Amino acid sequence: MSERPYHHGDLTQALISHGLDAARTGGPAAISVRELAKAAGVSATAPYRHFDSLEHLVAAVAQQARELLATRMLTAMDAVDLADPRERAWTRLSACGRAYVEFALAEPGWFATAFHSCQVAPTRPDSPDPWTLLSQTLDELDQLGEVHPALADSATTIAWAAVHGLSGILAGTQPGSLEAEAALRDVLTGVQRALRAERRD
Amino acid sequence: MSERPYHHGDLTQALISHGLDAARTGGPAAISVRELAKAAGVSATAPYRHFDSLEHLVAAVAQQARELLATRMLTAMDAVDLADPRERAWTRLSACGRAYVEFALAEPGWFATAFHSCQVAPTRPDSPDPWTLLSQTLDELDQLGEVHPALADSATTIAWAAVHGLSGILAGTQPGSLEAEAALRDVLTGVQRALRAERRD
DNA sequence: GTGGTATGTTAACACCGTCAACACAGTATT
DNA sequence: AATACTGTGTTGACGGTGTTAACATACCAC
Repeated sequence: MSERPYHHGDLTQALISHGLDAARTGGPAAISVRELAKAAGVSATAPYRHFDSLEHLVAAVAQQARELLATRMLTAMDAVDLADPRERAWTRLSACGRAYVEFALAEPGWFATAFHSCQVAPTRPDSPDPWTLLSQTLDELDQLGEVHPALADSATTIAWAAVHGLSGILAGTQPGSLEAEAALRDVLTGVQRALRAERRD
Repeated sequence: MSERPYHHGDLTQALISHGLDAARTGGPAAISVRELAKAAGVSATAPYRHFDSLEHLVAAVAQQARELLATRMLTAMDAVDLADPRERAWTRLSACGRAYVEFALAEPGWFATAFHSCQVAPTRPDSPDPWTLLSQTLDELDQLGEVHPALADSATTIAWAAVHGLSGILAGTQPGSLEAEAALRDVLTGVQRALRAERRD
């Protein structure tokens, strides 16, 4: 029965994981240096060997929360299986936005943490990131000529703002809510109407 | 030289005002019961005669922050002076959204406080409120037949989500930033494209 | 082996939210 | 007018927090 060794092994990740646990129910404000240290079975000030301050710690938790969100967006997009490339691209965009909002509804604590100090620019450019994911999806549409030419550069901003804003508004509502689902559909069609090239078919 | 009387007079509003001062620079996290009490020249626990908890106190500050925002939106909308009713209504909508985003840029602390625990529903239905303001503006457009019929009920949600989301994304950026201005114009035109009835003129 | 470095520990400080008990002032009741 | 009551402010205390400084332990390189 090995006694716990003096050195933890991977305290950094352990603190972040327990931080995700705490933030899941209580949001970023529930992240506490001392509590995370206790959860990791370590003294109250040990985290300061891995993070400069509480703020840096929650920033690391926020980073991983964003990665969680990006993963869900990615799997939702990959589940789209349609033959027509145009239809497929639009559906992938909707799946992207839908996963975003549903994440905010199902995990409001994580969502609030992810964009707590809202510096959208990812600190780790190699890790999956919601913004670049959305941007890539819109590039697919743009290359198919589906995006209105005047909005090509701003499409990501428009779509992101709509989806992010709806998430913030609905955050805390129960996921099964009918009005939430209706609002989601409204915003998704609104984004489509805003972005699509005006072709008469 | 009258000594400070035993009773403050209007501690409730004094605490909220100092709370607005604190939140302006530090956001909702900067609001502290003890600090506000000290700022009001009163003992540390006196605020508890007026607010049940810190959370109730920041909720009151958030309420007034929302009223500040609503006031700016209102003055921006009232500054629109155009003859053509359709043009006027659309411009009022843009002014509404522009004031919203510019408030978030100019006063990120207040903005973060205003939507801290994002229950959009105003506790005081008689006070000016950003949501109803936007809703009324869209009603003007709808009565002119400018809003696409299929989106009449969801127009407020779409516009609100776009503007609110952009504000959250840009919050913290310096107000004069060119990219912020560009993003704002993009989103405003995107909202207009999403909402307007498709008439060919 | 020895020194250096990374990591973990203890003790302490200042601050915070909150409660209980008490003190003062104005207001209503008799 | 005297009294009781209610609203408001005060003091003191408790447990919790972030953070620093000084010290201890384990690993790693030479």
